[in-house]
Amino acid sequence: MSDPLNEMICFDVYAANLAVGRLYKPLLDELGLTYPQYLALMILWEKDGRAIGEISGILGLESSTLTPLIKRMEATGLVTRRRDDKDERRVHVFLTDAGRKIETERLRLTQCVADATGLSFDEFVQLQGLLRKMRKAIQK
Amino acid sequence: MSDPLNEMICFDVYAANLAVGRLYKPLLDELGLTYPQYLALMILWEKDGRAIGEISGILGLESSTLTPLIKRMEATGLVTRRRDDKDERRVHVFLTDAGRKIETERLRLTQCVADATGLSFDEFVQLQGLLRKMRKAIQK
DNA sequence: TGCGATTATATCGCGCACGATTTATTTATT
DNA sequence: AATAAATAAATCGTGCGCGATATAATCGCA
Repeated sequence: MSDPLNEMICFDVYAANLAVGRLYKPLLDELGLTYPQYLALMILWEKDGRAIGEISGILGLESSTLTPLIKRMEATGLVTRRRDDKDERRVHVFLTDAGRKIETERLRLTQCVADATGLSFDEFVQLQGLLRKMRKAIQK
Repeated sequence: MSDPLNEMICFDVYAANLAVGRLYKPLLDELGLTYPQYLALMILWEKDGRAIGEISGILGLESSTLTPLIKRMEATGLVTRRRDDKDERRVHVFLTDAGRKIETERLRLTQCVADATGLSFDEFVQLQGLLRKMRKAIQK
């Protein structure tokens, strides 16, 4: 592989992530959410009542990151936490009505972001494919 | 654009960035560097003595992020800071011998990362192109 | 049954990353 | 020349993200 190009993939991914984060920020501010909190909510919309460990596995975050994040969302009234009856080591996270309600904003956000990326549908799919392939390879 | 696919570009970029960061971490730990510090060093290897504002523009970070980062690198002896003689609002950052020396590890890191991504050269270039296009569009 | 190993979550300290604000300096206007 | 506006860094408070560590519950196996 050519050297200078190669060198910079770290920067491209890094900068792209910051850019996407900045794109979401003003939209999420209105909802009182942060970017990782929004990701966690998406996971819960798909399937409510997941344990911390499940969310951790999907987002690829440690419990040391997720526990405080979920507690902040509990403090703002979006979710509740409850110990598993069978295995009390586990903590399940449940959406409140307020947490479920935010899903109605989802399409609007999606639309804003899709527009701002400036990518065609094909490019979009291609980018996702490459990112996923790379991520899988790294997690070897 | 299709909805569920669309929705998740934020997550793909986010997760890919975390994955790349984790990939670099053990390599950078040996050098006593963090990931953003390494990016800042790369900028300085290319051209030494840049002002905070220049680095800020290239990496897309605020002075509130860069000032402490550079100060930590000064504390570990990799760079020095000096006010501009002509315009004393500016602060220039200069590599020390120790900071320059680390560049000798660059190829090794590059090689490790390139291998771990599991992408062909063509895919690599394609991914960079898409990420850059997206970033430019977002920064509209 | 007992007890060491494993598992799930939580806690702590550090380093980003940001917006809002502050300070110091330079430039523009009158 | 006086002062207003703009600019460059720095400071402050909040929320990730991590490794190391702690705590508690469960499991495995003799």
